[in-house]
Amino acid sequence: MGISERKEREKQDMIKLILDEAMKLFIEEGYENVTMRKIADRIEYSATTIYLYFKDKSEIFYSLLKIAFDKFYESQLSVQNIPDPKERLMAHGLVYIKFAMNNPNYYELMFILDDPVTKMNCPEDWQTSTRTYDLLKKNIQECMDAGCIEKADIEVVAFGLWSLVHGIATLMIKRGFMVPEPFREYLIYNSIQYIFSGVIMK
Amino acid sequence: MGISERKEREKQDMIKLILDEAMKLFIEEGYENVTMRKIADRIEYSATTIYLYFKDKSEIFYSLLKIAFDKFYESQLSVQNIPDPKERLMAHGLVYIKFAMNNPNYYELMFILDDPVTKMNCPEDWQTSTRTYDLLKKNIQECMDAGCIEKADIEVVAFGLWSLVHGIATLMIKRGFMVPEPFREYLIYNSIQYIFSGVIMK
Amino acid sequence: MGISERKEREKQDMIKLILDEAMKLFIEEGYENVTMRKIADRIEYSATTIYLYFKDKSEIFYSLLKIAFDKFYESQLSVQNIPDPKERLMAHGLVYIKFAMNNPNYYELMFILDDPVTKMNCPEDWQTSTRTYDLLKKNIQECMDAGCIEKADIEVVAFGLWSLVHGIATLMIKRGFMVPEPFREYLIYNSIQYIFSGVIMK
Amino acid sequence: MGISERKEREKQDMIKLILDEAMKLFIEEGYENVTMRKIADRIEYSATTIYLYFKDKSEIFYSLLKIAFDKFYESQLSVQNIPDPKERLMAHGLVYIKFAMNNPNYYELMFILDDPVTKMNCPEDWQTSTRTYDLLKKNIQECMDAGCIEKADIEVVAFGLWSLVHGIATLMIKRGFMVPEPFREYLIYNSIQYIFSGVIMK
DNA sequence: AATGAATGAGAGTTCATTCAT
DNA sequence: AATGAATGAACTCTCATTCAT
Repeated sequence: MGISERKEREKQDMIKLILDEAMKLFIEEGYENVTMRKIADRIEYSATTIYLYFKDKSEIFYSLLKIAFDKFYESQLSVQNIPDPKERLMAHGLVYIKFAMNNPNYYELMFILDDPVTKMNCPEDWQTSTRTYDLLKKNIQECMDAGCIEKADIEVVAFGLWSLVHGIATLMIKRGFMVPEPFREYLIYNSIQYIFSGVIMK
Repeated sequence: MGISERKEREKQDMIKLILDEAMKLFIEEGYENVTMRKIADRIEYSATTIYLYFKDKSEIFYSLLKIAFDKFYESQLSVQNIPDPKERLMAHGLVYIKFAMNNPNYYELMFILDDPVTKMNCPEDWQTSTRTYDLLKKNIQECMDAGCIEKADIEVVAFGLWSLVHGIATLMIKRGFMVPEPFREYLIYNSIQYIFSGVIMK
Repeated sequence: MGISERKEREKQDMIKLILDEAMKLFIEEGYENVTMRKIADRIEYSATTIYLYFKDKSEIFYSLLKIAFDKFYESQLSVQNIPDPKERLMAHGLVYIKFAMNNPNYYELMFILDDPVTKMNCPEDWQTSTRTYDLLKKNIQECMDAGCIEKADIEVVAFGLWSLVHGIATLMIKRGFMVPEPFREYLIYNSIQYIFSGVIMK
Repeated sequence: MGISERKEREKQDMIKLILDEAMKLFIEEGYENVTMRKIADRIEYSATTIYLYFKDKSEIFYSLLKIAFDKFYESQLSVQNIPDPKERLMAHGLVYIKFAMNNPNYYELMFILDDPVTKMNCPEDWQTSTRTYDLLKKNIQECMDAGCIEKADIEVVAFGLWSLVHGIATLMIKRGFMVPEPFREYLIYNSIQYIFSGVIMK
């Protein structure tokens, strides 16, 4: 009993090791510039070994993507129980950015790199990436119903708010080095606050 | 006097020819898919010839980047003569997005890909990329002074507004395929309108 | 007494299992396309296990070759009891071709590919491949003695007749696709008949 | 004028060099076992260089095949002007074998190796390989018309005679080492003579 | 006896780049 | 000024084989 379990654990460790290093590389160099050999060098195994755990390069990529979307969705779920819709909407935005800042690699994989979704052929993976957006739209609808925000086309508002937080996230991830560390959180929190407080009716 | 000038002129023509075709290729096929041979085919010279005018492939790349920033700055300048500061601020945002949508590959080069700016070692190039941001901040200051928008830390507001348009731009460029073509402009214009109208005080 | 014998028997079973499946693969997919993993999959053991019974891939190959020559010899023996020498000679040819057509991959192994025989270093294997030729020559001699065919150098006649059937066999194996299936047997039987009937004196 | 001609000549030399060495390798090792690097080693150029002259590996192969079939056809044409049909038929066979013995590499390429014709997708190449067979059939028809050989289905007779010479050719090429050199020509000539003289009616 | 894990060598091909002319 | 010829390094992926257990 012990042996097969240890082997399974070791196998999972190996998979995790590969995924971790591969992700770093994908982020650092972009999908096309990541080679199996580079991953192999990082994990200090031969390139061939990787093929024992993954069918090919794209399978590594999609594994990462799936993990990322799942984690992302879970983080968004965590604010769904806030009763006041406008507080919930604000929390939505903050938790979005928090996820991005805490998991910049995942975030980049999901929303910045080219290949991911574009090349995803499996439609069930699409679901994974849209269900979070549906949460946002539902929240906006409730804000409108409660008279917290001006009525308008839901798609428009959702896109606008998503753009705002996505913009903050990507600028921080990609150009954050332009902002001194202690200043970053201040910038993020206050800018989102500033704009939300305009959108939300008193 | 005539000969050396003609030679210099021919040289500049050649450089322009190479950059033009390289740019088209970037736009059509994206960074990864531009090869020296493809550029050579387009300009109808041998690949070797390109090396007479550019040290290597990345030099072409950085030249393009510089051009991109210049173009970008110019596009932003075009709205500076609008007298009303809050109208000018809105125009600022719209022209920003317009540039991004019309030059998605440039935009990607400038603000999405890692390499370019990071590797731009020449500090004068940095200026190129920050002076546009300075325009924005100046505009916001004037809005505050005119009482159009709530007073706050300029850096905060600038970052927030930049995030919004940058978010719209990148989502459209990278995930625009999720939105049907005729719907895109509607989405862009109205979402920015919706959020700005909250920010701007009546 | 029982244990070591059972072990030996099991070992022989395993060897036979491997050779059988390897042979099927050879027949189905041709020499180049047989891989150790494919054999392993077929026998439902790991690839490593094969190495417990065979030094390497080529050893499997040579074992198969030996089996092929034995089978071939046996098929030729089957016509030795025909009393009339000229009928026996004709039967010789037919059974030769029949073997080739029924075991094209064996035939290819034995007579078309370079490697096998050339690399068969064990002289006893050579015997295996020449004793069949000796049968043919003996038969021709008897035909001459009985006045069925024109007298001549035995080596010449043997070589001629072997060439004929070998030619038919290889053309059918390598270029048989040029001939529609139902037509093949007709072609084989009648062409050999036509030429033999010229050679055999009435 | 001289320069471009010299360059063209050098280019042709290079093509010939590649083809020559590639052919040897194809024969020695079989299509699958020939690698671009092996060819490169032989010609003492880098592997990349080969791609300057041939699109890919298969283009090298088909070039060789085309040359071979053309040469083969020409050799067969050379006996067409013999007036007596039965002499011509015999000459046909002899020139066939002569071609095979003088160009064993080409012969193997055309009729022994797997890949060639099978993988030829261009139908015009097929013509190249069947027109020679048509010559043979025409000759056989004339023999029958002239009463030199027994009447029968042309396809049958053609296939039989082709098999004979093909068998001789392949045995000599592939197993010729079993026969001492001075004895080979004797064997070839007399065996074909022996069998033909049976087929041809006195 | 059997195997999962691991690997070096090698396949065809493309790339940016250099060199001699 | 321009180029044809050439190349080393790199790519993904598969193979036969070995080793520790």
